[in-house]
Order: sequence, then structure tokens, then C-alpha cells
Amino acid sequence: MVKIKDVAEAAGVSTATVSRVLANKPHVRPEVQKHVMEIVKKLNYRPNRVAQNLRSNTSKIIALVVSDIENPFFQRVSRAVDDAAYEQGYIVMLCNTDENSTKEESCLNLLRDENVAGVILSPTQRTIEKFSEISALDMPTVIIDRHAKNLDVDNVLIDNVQSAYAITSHLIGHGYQRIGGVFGGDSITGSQRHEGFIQALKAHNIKPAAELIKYANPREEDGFNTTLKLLEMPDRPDAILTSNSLLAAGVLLAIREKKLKIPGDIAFASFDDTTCAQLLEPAITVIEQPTYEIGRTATELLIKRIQDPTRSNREVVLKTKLIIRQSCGCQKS
Amino acid sequence: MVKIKDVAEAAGVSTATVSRVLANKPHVRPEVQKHVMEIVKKLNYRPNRVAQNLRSNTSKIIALVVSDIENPFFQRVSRAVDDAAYEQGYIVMLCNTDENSTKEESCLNLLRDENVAGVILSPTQRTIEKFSEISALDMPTVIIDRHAKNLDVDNVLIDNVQSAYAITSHLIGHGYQRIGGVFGGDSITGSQRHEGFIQALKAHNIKPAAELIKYANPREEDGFNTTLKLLEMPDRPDAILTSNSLLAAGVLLAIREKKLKIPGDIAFASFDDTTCAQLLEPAITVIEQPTYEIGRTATELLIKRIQDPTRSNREVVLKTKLIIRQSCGCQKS
DNA sequence: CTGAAAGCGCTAACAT
DNA sequence: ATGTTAGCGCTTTCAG
Repeated sequence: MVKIKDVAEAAGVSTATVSRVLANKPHVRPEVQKHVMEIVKKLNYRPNRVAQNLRSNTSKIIALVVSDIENPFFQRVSRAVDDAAYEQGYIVMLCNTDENSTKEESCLNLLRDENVAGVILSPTQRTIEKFSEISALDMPTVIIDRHAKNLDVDNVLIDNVQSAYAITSHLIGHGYQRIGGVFGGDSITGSQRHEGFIQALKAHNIKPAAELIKYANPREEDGFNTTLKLLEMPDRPDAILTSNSLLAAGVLLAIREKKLKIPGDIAFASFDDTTCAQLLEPAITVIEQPTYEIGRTATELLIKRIQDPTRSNREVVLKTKLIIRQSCGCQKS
Repeated sequence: MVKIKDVAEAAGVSTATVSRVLANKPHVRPEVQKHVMEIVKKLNYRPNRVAQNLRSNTSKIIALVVSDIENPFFQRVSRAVDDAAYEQGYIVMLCNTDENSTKEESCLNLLRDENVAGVILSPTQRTIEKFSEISALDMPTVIIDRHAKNLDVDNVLIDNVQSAYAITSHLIGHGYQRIGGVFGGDSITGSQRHEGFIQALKAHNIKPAAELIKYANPREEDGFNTTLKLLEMPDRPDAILTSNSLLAAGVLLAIREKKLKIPGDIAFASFDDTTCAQLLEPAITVIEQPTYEIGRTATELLIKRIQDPTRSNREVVLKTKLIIRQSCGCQKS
């Protein structure tokens, strides 16, 4: 392992000079700079980032903390974060909280102990509520996916209420009146989508039926069980909306289990576009979130904040897209 | 930020003693140990891992380097790695190489610079070939998904040849004779599956037709384009096998584009089970890889190697499962 | 059993 | 423009 001292000696300069050259600092004669770089190359020297971090208190690691690593939404976000981080010389640490605030806290603590440069976080409800008390969060932070009310952080998200309103209105526009909703529990995202759903019903003079609205853990199995209950009601819904792709899979399985046909017997729409939503026949009408852009934007905001911690906070709201397919009885492909 | 010195002072002992207590080292009087722990708790002290790393040259970070972060296979592996690592107090760094050996090398170098404890790697072809020359890999390493020939590393994988043989035989058993194959290029995995495919054909006295065998980048789009060519042949295949789920999506899209029905017009089977494979009608016959177990096993092997670098290398071959569904003309669900 | 002191590899004042 | 030096926070000899 060649160290900066080796380079300094081989180049006949001090370690300070080598350090300056490597950091592209001013006050180094071009010839010295060139010479040092040659030695660096020749010796194949690479600075020890751990030592750099300890001394200068800067790191090139950013963390992405998500509530479910297996949710396609976060997978795509994660790809974007990875791409954007890599471009700027950062590498990314990935942590999964399973929507468990204890695990989340332990994870954030670990990250702080590692002195990561910053974190992109999709926080649990509890963390949002006690945000300022979480000591581990005294580092640059960008919150994604969840609305960070009036917290003093950067935030990138979509307009959940409006998006749910749009897709619900689409269902209503196709004649569905008894629309069931299966929303993700535990996070504010699910309740905002619920909110938009209700607003759309009311705007179209449909009285929301409490028994048609369910919260479920955002996993396939819970989506399945919940939907089964919905479908076994004496007056079952004529359409179902779900708030993410994991729940969607469960709903589709339940619909099949009950031998119902989409959209003939029951219509279906969901949040999150996936390959599967396109592949199915009928293909599924969805709200597409700009997942890649969310990840990229969050990463860029984070790196800007790392570089300038005094910068004012931003809330970036990205536009979603209603993709109309055949699962709501529409002809258009 | 409270440091070890603060704890030492508050406890009236030396930093060495505090360090010993925290590391559970022997030669500390139980009463001192207890007292120190109380102060630690009271002051809410957490050791700085960067300093620990620099001083003792140990890290609690492991890295997962995959060729495609968006491939459901690696996503599931990544969840398993995350779970297993977390249980043992490690956190994981995630890097994506896009099957690009330059990016891979740069990534491995960064990880080495960060002094990570070890790496779980799905290497590019080039890295396997020049394995011993890659200086960044002088750390504990476990190779997954790709066969690491006779390299001196731990390796966890499945039997690709045998799995491809099994699923191909299944197709043949259902009367298909002109079977097209779309395999992932760039990696040894694709060619091993190709090999098993060929072996199955030969074992059943079917002469492999070179024009029916294609290599494609493992992405939906390439799967689509490649399949289109296959389907436009004068004597098109009566069945298609693909070697991963991304290609599978492309194939399915192409089949639909050509308005062919599965399994009536053409049968289909693939590697990798996904939610989508179950959801589609007909559901897709697949080789299911034990993805979660692969990730877990790799992590456990890695941590064992970190703890004992002299340990002998192991190659763990995990069993796959042929899941028979309706896409090959089979009745069974 | 415990403390003092020497670094891990680097950067950043402070000199010159 | 460059070198000297003092640490970053911790672990680990080495003494006692």
C-alpha cells in the first residue's frame, strides 16, 4: 500500500505539496504539479479515503435509506441515485428499514458513525414527527417520497393528492361508481393518495363508502388478503384502485382467485408503472411516477447541500403521468 | 460529538480502558467495566467508525457490486445481503457496473480506497479472466452468479447448465422441436445456459439450429428486437427460451406484437421467477433461482472470510427449481 | 489490571 | 511556493 509519504519522497517534495497537487489546490508550480502527478501515476498511488475522511471530515459516501428495497419504485430510484452519485465521484450505501422506525434509527446511527456525507431518506412516519430530535440526522438530508411537512430539509416528491384525484376521476369517468381503494398503511404517502381518492369521489358527487376503503401493508400478500375481503362483500366494488405496485400484484391475484374479469367484471388501476403493468392483458392503467428523475434530483440536491450546507431548502414536486390502458374499460391502448 | 476522551475523563479512567470495555476485551475489572458502560450510555457516546477503521484497519462496510441494479434477480439478492449484513452489524454499499469492466474497476478501486471489509461481486467476463491482476481485489471477495472457474475465491452460484437442460427438456417433452433461445450476452451465465440448452436438444436427438440461437444484452429492448427477428423467420420457432426476466419481458412484447398466442402459437419459458411470471395468463414456466439464499449465503461466506482470511475457499452450488406453469402447453397450474 | 504514548494516512495551519 | 508540524479519534503496544 503506497502512501502519500512514499510519493513525497519519490518526488522530492513534502507530503503537503503532494496533497495540494491531488486536491488541485493553487500555489503549486506547474512543473512541480506535473512531476508529482507523474510519480503518482508511476507508483499507482491512491489516497486512503478513510484517512482523508478522518482528517478533513469529508466523505464521498452518500446513503440511500428506503422503506422497502423490494418495491420497484425504490429500485428504480436507487438506480438513479447510483448513476448520479457515480458521476460525481460518490458511492452509495443502501439501507432498508422495512418501515420500522427502530431499524431506521439504528441504520441512521450507523451511517452517522461512518461519517457519510449525507443521506437520501424515505422516512417512517415516526421519524417525520420527531425529525428534529433524531440526532443522527444532523447531516445533509434529502427526504424523498414522503411529504416532509414544514421540516427544514430538502424534499423531492410528487403530488399524491392530485395524482390520486386524476386516476380516480378517470375511473369515475368510465362509469365506475363503487370504487374500492387499497392504500399502503404506515406512510403518509398512502393517506395522501387516499385523500385524493376521496376528493375525486366527492367532486363527482359520489359518497365515499368507508367499507370500500382499506389500508394494507404494502406487500403482495396483504394486498391479496385485503382484496379478498373487498370482493366477498355482498355489494362488492366495481373497480379497485391501489396505491402501489406491490399491492397491485396482490389485488390482481385476488381478482383472479375470484374468477373475475378485468375490466368486464371489475376495473382496476394503480400507482406505479412496471413492466408487468404493460405486459398484462388487459394492460393496467397507472399513475407513472418519475422514479428515475426523483432519484437523480434527490442526489443532485444532496450533493449541492453537502457542498453548501447553508443553502436554502427546496421542495421539488415532480409531475406524474396518468397512463391509460385497458384495465378501466378504455379502448385506447 | 462526544469522543472517547470525554468518556474517559467522565469515568475517571484512560481512553485505553474505555476502548477495552467497548471492544469487550479481557483484563478489565467488572466494576470498572460497568461504570464505563454507564458513562457511555449517559453521554450517548458512539465510537467514530472512521477513526476505528483508520487505526485498526477494520471496517463494518461490505460492498455488493452487481452488473445490473435493475435486474430483479440482483434486487432480490440485494435484499438478502442487506438483511444478512445488518444482522451482523455491517452495512452495505451498492454499486452498479452495467456489465462495463471499466466502470467495475473504477468502482472496485473506490471501494478499496474506502477500505471496505469485503465485496460480493458479480464480475464482468474480463474481471474473471484477469482476476489476479486486479489489485483492487486484494480484499475478501465472494463471487456470485458467475462461475469463477478455478479462481482462488469463494463462489456461490447455481448449476446453469443443468437448469437450462431441465427447462429445455421440459419444452421438448411437450412436443416442441424448433426451440429458439435468447441468451444474455457478455456474461458466462448466458453461455452456460446456452450450453445446457444445446445439451438437452442433442440428448433428445434434435439438431440445434444456429439461426434459432441469439445472444442479446440482458435488457427488455434487446430481447424485443432479437425476438422480432426470430419471429420473422420463414420457419419461425415453435417455442422460445430466455435466460433472464428482462429478456423475457422483451420476448413477450415481441410475441404480442406479432399477435401470437402462448402457448397455442408459440410456447415460452424463461429463467427467473417474478411476480409478473405468475400474474400473466398464461403464467410462465420458469427456472426459479434461490435468489434470497444466494445473497444470504454470499454474505455469510464473506463475513466468515473477513473474520478468517486464511479459511479455505468454497464453491456453493444452490439448487434451482423448475416451476411448471401454462406457457408451455402444460395443463398443470 | 490500567495508563501513557505512539501512531493509522492524511490535511491544514502556520512558518519560511 | 513549499515545508514543518500538529492533530482528526481511535487502538494498541509497552510499561508499570
